Amino acid sequence: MRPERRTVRDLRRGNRAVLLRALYFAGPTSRHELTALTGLSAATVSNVTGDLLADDIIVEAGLVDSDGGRPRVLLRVNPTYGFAIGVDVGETHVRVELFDLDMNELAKSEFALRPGAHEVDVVVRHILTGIEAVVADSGVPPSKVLGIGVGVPGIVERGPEAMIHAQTFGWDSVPLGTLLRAGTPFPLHVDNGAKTMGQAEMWFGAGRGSRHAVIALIGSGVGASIIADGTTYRGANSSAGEWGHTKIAIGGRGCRCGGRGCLEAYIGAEAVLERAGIDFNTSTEQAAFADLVASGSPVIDETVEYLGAGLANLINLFNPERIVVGGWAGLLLGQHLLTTIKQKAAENCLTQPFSTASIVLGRLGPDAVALGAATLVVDEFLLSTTSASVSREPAVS
Amino acid sequence: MRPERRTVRDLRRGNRAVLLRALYFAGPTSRHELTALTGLSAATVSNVTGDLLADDIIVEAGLVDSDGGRPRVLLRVNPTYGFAIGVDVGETHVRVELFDLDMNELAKSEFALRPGAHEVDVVVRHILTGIEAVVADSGVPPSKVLGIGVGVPGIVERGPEAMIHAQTFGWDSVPLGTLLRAGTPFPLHVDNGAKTMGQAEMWFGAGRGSRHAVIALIGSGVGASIIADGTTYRGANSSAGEWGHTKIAIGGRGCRCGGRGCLEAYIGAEAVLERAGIDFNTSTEQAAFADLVASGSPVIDETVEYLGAGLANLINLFNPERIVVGGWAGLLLGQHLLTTIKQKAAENCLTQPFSTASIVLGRLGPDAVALGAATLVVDEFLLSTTSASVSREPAVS
DNA sequence: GTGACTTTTTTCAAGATATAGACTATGTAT
DNA sequence: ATACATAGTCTATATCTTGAAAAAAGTCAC
Repeated sequence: MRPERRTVRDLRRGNRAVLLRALYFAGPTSRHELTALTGLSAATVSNVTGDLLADDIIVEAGLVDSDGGRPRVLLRVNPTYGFAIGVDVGETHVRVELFDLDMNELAKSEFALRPGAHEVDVVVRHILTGIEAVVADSGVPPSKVLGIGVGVPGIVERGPEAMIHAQTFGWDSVPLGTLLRAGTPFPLHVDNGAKTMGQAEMWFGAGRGSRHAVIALIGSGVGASIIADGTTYRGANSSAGEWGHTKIAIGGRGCRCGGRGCLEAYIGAEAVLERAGIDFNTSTEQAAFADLVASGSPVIDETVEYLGAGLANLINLFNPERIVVGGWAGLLLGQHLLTTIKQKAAENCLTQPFSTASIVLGRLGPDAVALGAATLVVDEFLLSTTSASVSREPAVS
Repeated sequence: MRPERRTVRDLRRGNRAVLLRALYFAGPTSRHELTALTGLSAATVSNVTGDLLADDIIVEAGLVDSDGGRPRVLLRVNPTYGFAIGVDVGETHVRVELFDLDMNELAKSEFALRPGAHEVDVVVRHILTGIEAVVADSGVPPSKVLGIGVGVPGIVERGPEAMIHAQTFGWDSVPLGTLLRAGTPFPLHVDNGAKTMGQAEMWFGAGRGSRHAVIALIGSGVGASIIADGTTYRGANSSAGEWGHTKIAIGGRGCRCGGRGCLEAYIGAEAVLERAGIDFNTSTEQAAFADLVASGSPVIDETVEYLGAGLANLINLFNPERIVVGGWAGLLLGQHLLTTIKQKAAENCLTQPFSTASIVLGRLGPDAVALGAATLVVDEFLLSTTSASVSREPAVS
């Protein structure tokens, strides 16, 4: 069925990946501790770390004094072994950022988009220009760029084409992968923005330490990223997690997707503002929503009711240990009303799964899409580093 | 992080499992074909099959003539190497069945439960009596019983206690694993009945061949089994897939779980009959429901509307390649109204994920819970057969 | 029948791996 | 200085998978 490990050489590759990943997430660690973290024997840890040191993928990071014994040598991933570029394609902007492996931002390039106008060629040009700009600005040699991660709205098909379907964004079957690959030599990973943001929260934010989680993202629209057993769940065609258009009311309010009764039509910021009868445009949306939340309007009460039910549905279906509420609107709601949200979720959820799930706010703010996109590159790096050159095989989406 | 493979010996164990699983699901297969199916080299296939033959886990199954060449020897899993017992704990009965590895039913034992009365000690006694009965009836030596799988209503916590929480069944925190282990020496696996039935449909029914699927079960109550990448998704505490109590209408109809607006309150057979104002008791429920479906009542139209929306929510969230509609009420609805159900699902679903999901009816009928429970045992068997004795390590739930 | 040919399966030597346990390195304590 | 403690490395060993060669078990033409 699934290939898994076969030869004795895959064994090494796997153990190398396990060790590198442990080192990446645990930070500076001695060889001795690594035996416990990885389950490998001391001899193997010594061997594998030897390889990784020779490849300059990890470096020594000082000593730890001991009370009577040889001091431990700390090891860590070499933050400048390679660099990852993250791209955030949003409603109002294209943002390109370059990070080292510690996820320090070394350069940034941003382009505004006219609201409602996301011509494909314009976005592609911005992305490519941005990539060149951040590489130039940071002074990172192109050979050390491990790859590019791109977070976009809508559904992203897996595969080298990275076909994108985004109704509300006005993109229908756009082969973004093909378009970008024509303009840049770097390995490319394209994914839905909610999923990249979810991975950012899992790695560096409120999701840390959990293996089963859902990151709920509430902005103008509504999405979710589902983490099953530590990895982003994608389903058969990578569209899993389309929470915003699940039905919460049969024949209910109309949604911008064309359907009726979608959750997004009740808790998406755009829909909430419309329901409250507030005029706004894209540039004033966040401020208007913030005012509305602070005002204690009954529309917000209703929004919280629906949000609680929507979260309860996620808990019933996915049984996560943690729900992270993020997105700019989600953070605004949560900062004021988290207790009420939890209460409404409890009322609409089975007691057993609710009792084992904690609901928390996102920690990374609403702009972590690019960071998350860059983690796609790092994830691939941690999974398969051969000792050969940096960019060895053409990455696929 | 996760342990995975380590030593060179685990490699063999893994390849052995891969090969055995391929053989189990592909049926009689030659060594040559197995190289393609498993990706292993001919030499390794020869080695591993040699081991398995020596252990009597697989057997030769005839020759295939060739046109000019050595004929292929077919291999298959030895159906009488071991036997699995499946138990179905339902609303109205406890059913115990014993299967060989080909899932031929060799013996069966059934006990009626008084509707609404599921005292724990009575159920436990029935299960244990049933186990002894099927072993005796089949003449299978106890040493060849690989284990027992039990499918029960409600949420089953993982772990040796197999703690069960089933509100509608009247069981609150029942340590069924502990209770059963006190009365039987066989390795035990306890799981939710919807999940065991889902696995049965995946292995032998309408789910075959798909890796991402949802089995929707509609009977008196409503449940689902989610198959993610070929295995049952359980979430953090094994309660994932509680579809029946997701909210489809805020502040809607009351549900027997105590909540309001649950999907089950709209499409569960019990709720549908109540809504139609039909009197029934447990023994007449299925007939009454069948009559109602055939009558073309507007209540059924409404039920189909909600069912379509519920399925659409599953497709949006999980992006399966296949949805299997099962359970006795689901099968009745589907036989008459599958086209309408699909149409309602399409109306309530994003087009992209809907277009890649097929909605089909279950093939195993409503009584496959015990079969599915027995597959839990076989699954474990395929995963880890040491060459030692049959029951080597205490299984855990 | 027999030799040539074909296809499947097994055998064998080679290369690679993880591990246990012996051993070395590098400290502190007295 | 010496004893002790802890971290890390080295060595011998038992496995493993694999490619290539060899063997096995047929068919086919004559």
